[in-house]
Amino acid sequence: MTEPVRATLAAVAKLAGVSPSTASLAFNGSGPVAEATRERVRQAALELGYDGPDPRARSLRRGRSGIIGVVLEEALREAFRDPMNLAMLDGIADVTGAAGNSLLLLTESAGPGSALVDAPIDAAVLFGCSPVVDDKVRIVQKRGIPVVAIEGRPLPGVVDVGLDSREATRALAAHLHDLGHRRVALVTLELDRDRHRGVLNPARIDRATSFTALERIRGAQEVYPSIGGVATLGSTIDEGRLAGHALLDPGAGEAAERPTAIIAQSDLLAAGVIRAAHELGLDVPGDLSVVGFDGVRVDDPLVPELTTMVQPGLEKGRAAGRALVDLLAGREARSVAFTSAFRRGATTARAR
Amino acid sequence: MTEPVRATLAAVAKLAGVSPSTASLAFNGSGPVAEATRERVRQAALELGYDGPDPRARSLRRGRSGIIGVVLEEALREAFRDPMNLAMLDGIADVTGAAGNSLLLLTESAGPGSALVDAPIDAAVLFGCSPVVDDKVRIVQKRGIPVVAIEGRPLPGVVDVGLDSREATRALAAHLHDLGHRRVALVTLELDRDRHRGVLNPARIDRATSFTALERIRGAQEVYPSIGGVATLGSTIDEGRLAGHALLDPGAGEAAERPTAIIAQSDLLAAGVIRAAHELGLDVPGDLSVVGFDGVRVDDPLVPELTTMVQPGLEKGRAAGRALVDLLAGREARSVAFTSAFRRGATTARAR
DNA sequence: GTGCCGCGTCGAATCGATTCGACTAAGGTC
DNA sequence: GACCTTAGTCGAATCGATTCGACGCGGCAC
Repeated sequence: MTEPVRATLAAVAKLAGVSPSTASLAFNGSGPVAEATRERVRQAALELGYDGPDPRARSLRRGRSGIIGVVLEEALREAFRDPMNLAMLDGIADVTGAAGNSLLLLTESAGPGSALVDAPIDAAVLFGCSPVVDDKVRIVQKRGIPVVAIEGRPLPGVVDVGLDSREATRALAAHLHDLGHRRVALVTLELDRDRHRGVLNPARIDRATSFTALERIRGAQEVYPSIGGVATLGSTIDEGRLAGHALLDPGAGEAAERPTAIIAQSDLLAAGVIRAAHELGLDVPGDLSVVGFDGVRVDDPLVPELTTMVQPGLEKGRAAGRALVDLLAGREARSVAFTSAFRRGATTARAR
Repeated sequence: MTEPVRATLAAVAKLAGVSPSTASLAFNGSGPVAEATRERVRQAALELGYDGPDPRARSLRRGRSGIIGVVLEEALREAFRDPMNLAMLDGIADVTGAAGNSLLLLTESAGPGSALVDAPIDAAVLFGCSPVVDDKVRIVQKRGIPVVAIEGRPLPGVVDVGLDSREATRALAAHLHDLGHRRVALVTLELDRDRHRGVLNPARIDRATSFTALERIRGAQEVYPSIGGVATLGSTIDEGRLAGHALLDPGAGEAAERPTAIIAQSDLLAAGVIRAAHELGLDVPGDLSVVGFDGVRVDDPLVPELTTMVQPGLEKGRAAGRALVDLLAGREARSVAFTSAFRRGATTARAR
């Protein structure tokens, strides 16, 4: 198993009797090369088993690696359990893949070491990142690497692909208010990286770092200024179910205290809440109205079509991808904001 | 916005009044450097806004990029919809991430162009890849890049992380046979990249390229040599549902023709089949027994606990990760085969 | 016949760091 | 005091390709 010394372009050139420069031209066809020469180089390459330039060397010289970093804050399993994230990732892959780029998965934590700062990436896209990665982002930017954020806190020099989270949540809250609901509770996405569930209170909200969760809280507060609720660890049906139980089954609580409507910050959470309601013998929307967010298909026959805000996940991803491609090509890219569409499902009804 | 020429190590060295070599040593601490010198270099770096070596140059020199390619054949959205794939990916990320590697997503199609052959990867892991990528894998291997396959067809020089798909399916089939089932049908994973659903027949099976699907078919054939069924487009509940309808509701078919048991090649498919059965008014397991494969939690209250073979997805991923890390360190790595465990759920019963 | 043009090829610089061997000076040993 | 070691630093080669400017040569125009 002795490695027979991997062939280099120089070796091919020598065998073909041309200079390395010519061989290079012959290979990537970017210059005027006589057909005979090209053929000779091809032959030599074949003979030496050379199939294409070393990507490392090429990327040093060209200053491009063809790789875009996808920066996530969670473990992959969590980030990709949410179909909305998958849709966005897919949108990004669509556009950037067509432009010849691949995606590098980077899960950033706090702390000093970091794959982000010394990964050979040409650009980066942040997936709902909180401030813990800000300094690393700054380092990356200083390298001249364009950065696009999806629903990030506005950051200087970062192109943002946004969503009307706040206004959309306000609309949902207004819908509930119109239906006569006055005791309404929130079930939020994770607020920060503490990984703590818990009751929502002003102090907790102050410490929150997740931009999207905060925006959606604020939207709800515009209609219900003193709204409370619980924070979850992320967008899953299970978390929603736990939250649902926490809100609907408060031990010896009187029924009069129970919320008549719940604003869940994602459809998966909403589905979990509805399941919890079922388990407690509550009818949705008879006893409890529930709204979600996202507009993903929840694969659960017990969950009727949700009243929710439908957001264009794939399109958001594509927009991020376009921004990345534009920036890489030296073109301008502007932040864009997508809007979600209200969809009235079968999970909200007039308050009793 | 004029780029002030990104700082290089050489510039830092000059400012600090040392040679580039010393500066390099001072940075990655791999040689004897006087504390004073180190500090001077640090200061200079700070002054110039230099934060770490260019990953491209470093990777050329070192011959390592710290990147492992994850080769998938499907669009991301499809590959990651299956929780089993996510679990494996997570296992890989666990182990390789701890060793300082990141994962590059590569979706390979047939055809000449390919991100795989000129991505700066140190190693690659194949996710259930069919022969269409074989030639590209060979090119990559020739570069001296180690390759690990998860449930791949045995390929020379490729370390395999396998599963007892065939034997496990045989066990499931035997279980059904023991229960007295004689009319049994298969619902398979996708057989190849044709993207065609369809009735399973010998010709179709002959053309199939998906190793795992084939193995599981063969396992079933050991008990039911002439078993038929339908092929799906992949492991989703929806595909299972379609397949279920195709098998259980064959137009004006007599009930006597209907299978009394179905072997689904994944739990998601099984869940879909069960849902189809419900829709047709069939009781599971009363009228129909269904077995799955994988042992993932299906989040559907209508689907009881499945009779299935539980396979260790996360562990398989970790094993693949370990193999990659070992190979990168120049150590040996041997193929491993995992076994799945029979779990009797509530979806199989004695044939009427 | 001279001059100009352009195709095809080549040399050499460059991308930015790492690393090995060599060299210097200081400290320690007998 | 001669000799040896070792810490600290430096020069130069190297990784493998890309690219720019130059150059030779043949053809064409005048």
